[in-house]
Amino acid sequence: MDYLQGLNPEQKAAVLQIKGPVMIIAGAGSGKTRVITYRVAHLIRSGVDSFNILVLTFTNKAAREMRERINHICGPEAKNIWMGTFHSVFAKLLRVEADKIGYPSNFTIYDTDDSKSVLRAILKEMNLDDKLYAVNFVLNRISAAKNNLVGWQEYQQNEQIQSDDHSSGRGKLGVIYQTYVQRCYRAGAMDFDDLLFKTNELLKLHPEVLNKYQHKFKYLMVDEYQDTNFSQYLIVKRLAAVNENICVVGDDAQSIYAFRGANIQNILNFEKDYPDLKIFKLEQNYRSTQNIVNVANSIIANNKEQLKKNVFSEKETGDKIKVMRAFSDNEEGKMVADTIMQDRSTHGMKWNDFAILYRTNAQSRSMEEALRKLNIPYKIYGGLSFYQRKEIKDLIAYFRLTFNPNDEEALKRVINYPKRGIGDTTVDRIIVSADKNSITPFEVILQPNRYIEKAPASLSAFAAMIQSFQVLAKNQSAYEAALYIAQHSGLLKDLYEDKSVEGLNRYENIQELLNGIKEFSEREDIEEKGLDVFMQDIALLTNDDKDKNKDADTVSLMTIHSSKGLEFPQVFVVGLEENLFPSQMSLNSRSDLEEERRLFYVAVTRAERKLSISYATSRFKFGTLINCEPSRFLDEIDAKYLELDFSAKPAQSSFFDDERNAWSRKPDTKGDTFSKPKAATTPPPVKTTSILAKAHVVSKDFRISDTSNLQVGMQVEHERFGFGKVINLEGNKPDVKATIFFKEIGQKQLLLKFAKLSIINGIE
DNA sequence: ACTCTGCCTGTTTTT
DNA sequence: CAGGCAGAGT
Repeated sequence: MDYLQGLNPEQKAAVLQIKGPVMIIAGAGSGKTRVITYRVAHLIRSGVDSFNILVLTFTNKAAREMRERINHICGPEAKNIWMGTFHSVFAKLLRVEADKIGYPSNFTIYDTDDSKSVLRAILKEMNLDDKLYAVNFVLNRISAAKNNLVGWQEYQQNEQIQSDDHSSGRGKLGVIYQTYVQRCYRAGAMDFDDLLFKTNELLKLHPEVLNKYQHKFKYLMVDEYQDTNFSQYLIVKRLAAVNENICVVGDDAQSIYAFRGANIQNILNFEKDYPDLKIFKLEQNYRSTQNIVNVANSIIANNKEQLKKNVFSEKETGDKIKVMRAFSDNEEGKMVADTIMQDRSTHGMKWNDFAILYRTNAQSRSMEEALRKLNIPYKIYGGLSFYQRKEIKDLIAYFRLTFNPNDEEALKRVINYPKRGIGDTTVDRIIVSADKNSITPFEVILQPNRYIEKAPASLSAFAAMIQSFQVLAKNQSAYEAALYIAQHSGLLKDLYEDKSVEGLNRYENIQELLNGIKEFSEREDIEEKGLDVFMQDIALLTNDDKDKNKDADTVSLMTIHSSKGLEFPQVFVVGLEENLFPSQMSLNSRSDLEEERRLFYVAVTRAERKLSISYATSRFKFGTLINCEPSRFLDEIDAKYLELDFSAKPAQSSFFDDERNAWSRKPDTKGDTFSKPKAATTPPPVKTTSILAKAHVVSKDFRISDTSNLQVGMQVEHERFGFGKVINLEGNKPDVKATIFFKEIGQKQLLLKFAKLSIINGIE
C-alpha cells in the first residue's frame, strides 16, 4: 500500500472509500489526477476485477496517462480497464450492440464538418433562407436537443420548443432535425452527439443490454464531472443504478463547457440522486504559489453560483502577477516572446516551462510570429487537427467508403476527387434518384443506367473500384490495404504531381498517415489489425493523440479550453480585453459571463510559479484594426497581487497617476496620442484594381464571327482581351483550341466553341 | 465538366 | 484575413 504514502488525509480518505456513491470536489492543483489514479489502483489491490471498472475521462490523453500510471502500480491488469472519453468508450460499446438499434457495427462517425455538410444539403433542398437558418445555428440547435435527449419526435411535439421556433420564424427546425436524423441513419452514420444519444436509447430500450453493462461495470469513475451534459449524466446514472459504486470527481469552479451542453447542475445536484453520498473536498493546492492561488480566488469570488470551498497553497508567496500592456496584438506577442527569451536565460529555464494561453485560436498567429522572429521553438496544441486536413480527410473518406459504402458524406467527398468526370449535375441526379427510390446513393451507382439519365461510364468504374477496395481490405493488413487504396484511387498520384509547397506538404502528410497505419499494423498488443479497426475511432482522435515527439523542448501555445488539466512553471494569459475575454457572446447573460470568469480561473491556475497577464489596446479583427478596452476581469483582481508593466510606453508615465486603475481608464480619456493607435486613423486601404477593371472596350463594329474557318495569323478581337493574333490552332471538330496572342494581355488559349471572337481580317 | 474571380460573411471555446 | 459560394468564362 505504499501508494498511499504521500497523500494528505483527505486525499487518502477519498482513495480508500471504494464502496457506494462518492463525490470528490477537487480544487485546482489539488492532486486530483493522483487521487483518481490511486483510487483505481486501490480498487484493483482490494480485489476488484479490473474488467469491472469503467473510468470516464475528459480527453483520450488523460486516459492514456492514467492507464500508464496504474500500470506502474498494478501491472498489466491496467489493460483490462475500460477507460477513455465518453465518446470513445460508448462508440466502442455501440459497435458491439449496434444491431439492436438498427445500425451496422461499422457505422461511420460524422465529424462536425460532415454534419454541417449534411445540413447544408438539406437546407438547400428545402429552399430555406440561409440567414435565418444558418448552418451553425441549426446544428447547435439539434446538438442541444440531442444532448438533452430530445429526439426529433419530441422536438416536434413539444409545445414550448415549437412556439419558440415559430416566434423566431424558424418553424421548420423540427422538420430539418427529422430529415437530418434520417439522412444520418440512411448513411449508417452517427454524429458526436449520437454516440451519447444512441447509447441512452440502447440502454433505455434494451433492459437486457443495460443489465449486462450494469454488471460489467461494477465500479464507475467520472473525471471532470462538472463538464458532463444531461445525456452523459443519464448514461452514468443508468449504469450505476444497480451497484451504486459511482465516484465523480470535479470542480464546479472549472466548469467551462456549458456551450456544448455541459450542465453544472450535474455536480451541484449530485447529492440529490445519492442521499448517502460521501463527499470529499480537496482544498490544498500543490501546484501554484500563494500569490497565484490568491489571485485565482479573488477572481472566482465574483461568481455567485458555486460550491463553498477554500483553496489554499502552502508554497512560497512567489512573485507578483505581472500585467503587461501592449498597443497592438503584434506588440503583445513581442513582449511575451521577449520575456520568455529573457527569463529563460536568467533563470535557466527550458522552453518547455512556458505556456501561452489565449481565448480564441485566431490569437495564436501574432504569438507565433513573434516567437518565430526570435527563433523560439513552439508547438500549437489544438487548432486544426491532423485528421482535419483536407488531404487526410480525402484518403480517410476512401477508407470510410470502403467499409461503409452508404456513407454519403464520404461519397460526395471523393466521387470526383481525383477528377474522373463526375460533376455536380451527376451527383445531384444520383442523390435525387436515391431519395426517390428509397435506396442509398451507392446502390444507384452500382446500377447507374437503371436509375439515372446520362450516367457517365466512369460511374461504374468508380463503383467497381470501391468494391475492389472492399475485397482487398478484408484480406490484407491495414497498411497494405491503405497503401493500395491511396495508390489506386489516384489520390497519391494527384498529390505527387502537385509540385507547389502546399502540394508537397500534403503529399508528406499522406505519407505520415500511411506510416501511422503501418505502425498500427505492426503493433503486437492488439489482435485485430485490419484497416477497419484502425478506422474505428479515428473521428474521435485529436492531434495530441498522435503526437510523436511530445518530449520536444518547445513553448506551448493553446486555447484556455485545451489547457484544462495541464500545468506549467510560467504561464502567459494574453488578450485580456473586453469583447475578447470575456467574449462578446457572453455579455448578455450572467451565467455566460460567469463561465468566462471560470475560464479565466482555469487559465490562471495553470501556472506553477510565474504568471503574466497581458492585453493590447488595439488588435486586428477580420483584417481591420480595432481599438480594445482592457477586460473587466483585470479590475476584479485585488491590486495588491499585481505588478504593472507598462514599459511598452515609457514616455507617458505621468498619465498613470492612479496606477491601480490605469487599465480601466477609457482609452481616450485624456486624448493621449497613445489611446488612439495611429494605424486606426490610416485611410482605408485602396481597393486593388484587378486586371479586368480596365478591360478592353470593344469596338463599335464588334460582332461575333463564325470561327470555323479561322486561320493561323488572322487578327481577331475579343470582348475582354482586346485585339490579338492567332498563333496556333490544335484539336479537331468542335473542340478546336486556338492560341492567341493578345496585345494587352499576352498569350491565351481559347476553345473556339466558347470564345466570342470577331475576326478583324486576314493577315496583317 | 471544370476553373477562376469577386463578393460575402463570420470569430468563442471542442468531443 | 480566409473559406465558401455563386456566376461567368473556358
